[in-house]
Amino acid sequence: MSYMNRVEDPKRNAILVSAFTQFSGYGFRRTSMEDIATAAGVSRASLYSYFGNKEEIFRCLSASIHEQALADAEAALRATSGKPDIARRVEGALVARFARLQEVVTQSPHGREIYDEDNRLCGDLVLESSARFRALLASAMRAADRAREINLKGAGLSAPAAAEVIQLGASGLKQGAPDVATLKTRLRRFVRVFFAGLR
Amino acid sequence: MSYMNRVEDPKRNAILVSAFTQFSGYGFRRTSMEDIATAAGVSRASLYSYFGNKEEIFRCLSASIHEQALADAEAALRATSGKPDIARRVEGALVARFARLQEVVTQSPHGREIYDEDNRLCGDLVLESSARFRALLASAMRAADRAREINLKGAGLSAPAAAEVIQLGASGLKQGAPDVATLKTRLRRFVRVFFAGLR
DNA sequence: TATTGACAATATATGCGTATATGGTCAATT
DNA sequence: AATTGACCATATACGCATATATTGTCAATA
Repeated sequence: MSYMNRVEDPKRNAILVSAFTQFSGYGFRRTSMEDIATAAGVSRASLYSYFGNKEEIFRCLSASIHEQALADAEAALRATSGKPDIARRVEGALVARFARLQEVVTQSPHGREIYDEDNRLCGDLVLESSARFRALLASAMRAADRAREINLKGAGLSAPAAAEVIQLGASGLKQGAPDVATLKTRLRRFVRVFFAGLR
Repeated sequence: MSYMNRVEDPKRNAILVSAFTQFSGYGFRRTSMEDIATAAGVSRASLYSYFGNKEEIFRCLSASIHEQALADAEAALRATSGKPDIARRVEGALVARFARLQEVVTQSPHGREIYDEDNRLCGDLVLESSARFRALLASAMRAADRAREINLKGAGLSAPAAAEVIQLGASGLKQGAPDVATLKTRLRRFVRVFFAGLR
């Protein structure tokens, strides 16, 4: 049954896209299955061929967004074109992880709740995504340390500790950012100085 | 009239102390003037000799806490005993500004709302305090730059830009901190590396 | 003169019935 | 096999009335 279809199912994806616009515009509560179905151009009943219920749509949407952000972040950390140094790669990962989401949050009324770690429906997904991102960062820091790109020992930091400070510090830079450009500027400044301190 | 008494008025202060315990324990809405009066050992009516109304108590409480934190932060930035370098002084300021408040937030159910910048009652005070703290940081950074303790130009940063990144980055370190000790550790790591990058 | 009990106006909580909206299911249809 | 209209149970929105709680004021008091 479609329920088990692979992620690339175009119809299932169309539903998620419609759900995203509705949820981010009106929030979970104020969005009805009818709204999602209409936006996706299908009947309400057929939504249940692809998802178990409304909450599952929300969770799958949240999971899908986080997966995309994580994949982009991982790609940034692995990037080789232009031979970016560790600071550039981490900056790219932070942009992938934070700047993208920030855009949704600042430009849609209820975009925030999709990424809210206190949200009953997807809080666990947000936390898991956050933990995985930190692990990616830690791994990249460890590799850079081995490659002598940075000197963790000299700074008295373990790779996980450095990753934690980078992730949380970068997260704080979102506060009060009027637009994505501002956030990117802050991220660049933060990363530049921080990695200069890890030489 | 007492209404205009100076801040040191012990009775007025006792009311603020009681209000703090009640507000941080039950929140503004669920705290009644009766609760505050009882906790302060006075009649409800006499509260109105010291404050115009319930909202004013809340605002004065918020303002008082922020003033204290700012005063402590400023003292840390001016500290001379032990000849602390700029990194140590900033670390002290961040602890004064964030770690103190964090303790209240983590240990009381509704402590957060007193520092919530989205709070209708005190949001303006929180933002103002935040701006003043950033100004203090910027001033200290500027002074350290002139004294050649740090090299802002080399990092491509203005003093306000550096202060912004420090304040917001440090603020992010609060996330998910189970206790104040954890936050302090993160702050120390952050400040150490960041200022090493400003050499 | 600082403090307070008592008072009036307002705000909040609760219950109830009804109308509407929504979620989830399933047999019928294409 | 995918899709859907129709169905039912539940949830939410609304109006309204009543009871209780709370706020802010003021004249009386100690």
